[in-house]
Amino acid sequence: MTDLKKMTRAEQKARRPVQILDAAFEEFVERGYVATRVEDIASRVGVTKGTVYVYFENKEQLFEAMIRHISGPLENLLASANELKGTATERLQQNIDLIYDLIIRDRKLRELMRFVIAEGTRFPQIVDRHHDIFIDPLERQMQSLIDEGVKLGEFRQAPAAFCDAVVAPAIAFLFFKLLFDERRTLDKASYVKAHIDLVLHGLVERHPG
Amino acid sequence: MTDLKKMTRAEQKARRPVQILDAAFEEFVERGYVATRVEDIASRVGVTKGTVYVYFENKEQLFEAMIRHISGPLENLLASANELKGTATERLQQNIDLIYDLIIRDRKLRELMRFVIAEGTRFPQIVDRHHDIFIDPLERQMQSLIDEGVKLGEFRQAPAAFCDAVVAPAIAFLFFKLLFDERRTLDKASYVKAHIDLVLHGLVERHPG
Amino acid sequence: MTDLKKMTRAEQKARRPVQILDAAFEEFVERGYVATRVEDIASRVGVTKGTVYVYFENKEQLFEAMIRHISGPLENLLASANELKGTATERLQQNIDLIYDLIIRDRKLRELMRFVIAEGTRFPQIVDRHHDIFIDPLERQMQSLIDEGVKLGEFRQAPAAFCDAVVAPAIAFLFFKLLFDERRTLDKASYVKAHIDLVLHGLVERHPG
Amino acid sequence: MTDLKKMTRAEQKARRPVQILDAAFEEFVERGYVATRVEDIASRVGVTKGTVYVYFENKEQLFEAMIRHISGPLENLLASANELKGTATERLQQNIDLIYDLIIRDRKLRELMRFVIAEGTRFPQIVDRHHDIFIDPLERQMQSLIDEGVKLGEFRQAPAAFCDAVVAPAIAFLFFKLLFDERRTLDKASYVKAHIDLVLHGLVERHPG
DNA sequence: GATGAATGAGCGTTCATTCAT
DNA sequence: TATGAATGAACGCTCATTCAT
Repeated sequence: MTDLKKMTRAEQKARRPVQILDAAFEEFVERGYVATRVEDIASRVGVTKGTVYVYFENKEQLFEAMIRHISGPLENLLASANELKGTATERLQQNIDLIYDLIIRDRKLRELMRFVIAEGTRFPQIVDRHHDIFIDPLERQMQSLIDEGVKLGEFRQAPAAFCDAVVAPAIAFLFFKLLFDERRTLDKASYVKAHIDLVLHGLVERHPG
Repeated sequence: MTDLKKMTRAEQKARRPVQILDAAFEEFVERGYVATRVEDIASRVGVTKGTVYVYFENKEQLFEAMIRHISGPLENLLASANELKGTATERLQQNIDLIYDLIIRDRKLRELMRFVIAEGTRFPQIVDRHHDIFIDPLERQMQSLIDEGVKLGEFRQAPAAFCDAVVAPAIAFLFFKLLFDERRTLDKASYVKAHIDLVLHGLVERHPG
Repeated sequence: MTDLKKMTRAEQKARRPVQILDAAFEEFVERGYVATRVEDIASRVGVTKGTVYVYFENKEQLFEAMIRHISGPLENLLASANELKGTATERLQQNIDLIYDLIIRDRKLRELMRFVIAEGTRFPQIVDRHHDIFIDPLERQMQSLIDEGVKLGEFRQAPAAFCDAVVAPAIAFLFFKLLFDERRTLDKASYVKAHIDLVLHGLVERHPG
Repeated sequence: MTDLKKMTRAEQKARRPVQILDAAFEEFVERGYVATRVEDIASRVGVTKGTVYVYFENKEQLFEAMIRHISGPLENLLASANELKGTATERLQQNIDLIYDLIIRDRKLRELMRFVIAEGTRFPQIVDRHHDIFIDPLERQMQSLIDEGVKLGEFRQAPAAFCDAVVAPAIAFLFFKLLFDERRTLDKASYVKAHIDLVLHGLVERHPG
């Protein structure tokens, strides 16, 4: 029992940095880098100012650590997409679905985007990082899906940058959610449906023959 | 010559507020609301701190005035699109082209988006304002273009929210430009081409007959 | 008619300094020297800041001029007391009455006292001035009245500083009025009656024989 | 010795608020509320600006706390007067003596009066507070002394508000001390003597028989 | 490790004062 | 004489950071 308690206490301590990073995330999201007070982060964890400085050099490095903390788990974000089965069309649909799920489920992913835009000037690394771990994989994956579809004869030969256009509605959706989430409701289902429908069929009437 | 000087003097005075608003725009873009110093705005204009307070109550109202200043001209942004000629397809293409031109030409439009994301919590009005003067008109216009195309038999009947998906790549483009503009190059031409191609034809191979 | 108007206009201008001094009095009373803004004084007159500086070197000298302006008329404050008729006792009573009338009627006299207390450290001259034009004459006059009464056999021989004690209730009344006027009501009639009664008879029961 | 040091350290901390309040008193007395700089209060204690804000919300609340700090001890000011012995006349004399002692000894009491006059508009509470803890008790006590004297047949039946007049010279003395203390000398002994003499005997010659 | 008192640089804001018109 | 735009010194207040405990 003593062991258990010690363990727990030790664990508690081991968790401190993570607790602080989580608290930092919430505060930085709410107020932005400059307006966030180290003290508010601390009291969210239930410790005092000084404690934050035990674990982090300063506010700047705390912010950067927080960015790494929330963006680390994103690295394998799209892993599940590799296991999709079915025709290229089916996999494309499923993949788009997965992306929306991800966007809706993962608040950290969304807020990371806010940081990129709001603090990108102050912390240029996060701009690149975000591109490398999210935007780029997203497009690569979509591109390879398209390529497969073309190879399989399901998709027509698409022009360069086509995958950008294919992915774009999801990215726009992410921004809408970021922007208007708490002020307007977004109908995910019909948005996704429209997206997939557009991607698959375009707008022009097909004239048989 | 006396006239010129008098003009210049009087004009100088009349221009002060606008000068300050322009300077404020640049500083707020660069550093965000909180980190921007009123003094820096002033010295960008070539005056001292106190002068800013001759024209604006405080930093907050200066920011809000700046938002109004840059978003006012946006109100007729999409007016030119109403004069498009040709088939629905042609007009759709031209309209998309116009949107990209706008996005590329109008830095203030782009940076407004940054403010919406970065300062939306602090200044909730700008979130709604931006939706009302940009997002909403954009979608309405696209929707009516689509409706016409459907009526003319050029476009197929599209599901609800389709216009969101049609517009989305342009919005994503805006964000990319905002995010990566100075760090990566975006190939506008091929992006637009892909966008239009997607919208018109979708991705699925058309099987004749 | 032109003359009249010109006169009037000229008079207006001649009055400017006085207008400003009157306005200054009100503002300084309301907020004290430091917290009063020159601009508020100006707008009370209906002119702008700069105009005040046409007539007065700076805020400090404006304040001093204002003090002179309101305390000048006080110099003959007690003149009327010299014309009192009747027995010493009657004149003493009348004099005390006059003092209370003065205190109640002359707001400037009262507020001058506030300046002396509130700004005496900043403007030491007004302390002396106030003593010289108000406190001192008040006591001298009372002393000479007492002396006459003694000489006439109406008053008993009083100890030194007796006149201080005789005058004191009126001075205390002034302070009460200054302090509590707008928050409590002071019953002047009974206060004066008690004052005169005290001065004439004291408190000890007189045992005949 | 370790104890001493520990004590000193801990005590130092506990004393900070009081040190600051005492320093604030001196500064506010010297310059008035508006002209006093928080930094001057701080350096009087030997700390920096920021430290003051560790203990007090802002300048306004510091001032109010200072008023409470100096006026709290005044609440039992007149307690000792309740233990006076002797005839009513003797007790009246002793009480008057006590009041002057109080006025002369207690600088804070005197300066509180200055705050009431100088800052009463800005801080209306202190006007009432001062009335409640000083003026009112003073008069009540004097009134009950007079009532006893009357009952005992030592004093004659006095008109209403008589106690005001009886107390007034002491209050006027307080103001004189406040006003002229450092510029003129007040002869307390003869002032008190005259006061008591006036109160007991009045001015009118007593005609035997 | 944790605390929180203390620091001090920094910024928003005010306002007396000046001066060109 | 009157204006009011502009100045700049000053001050209230905040907060990241330090350090003795």
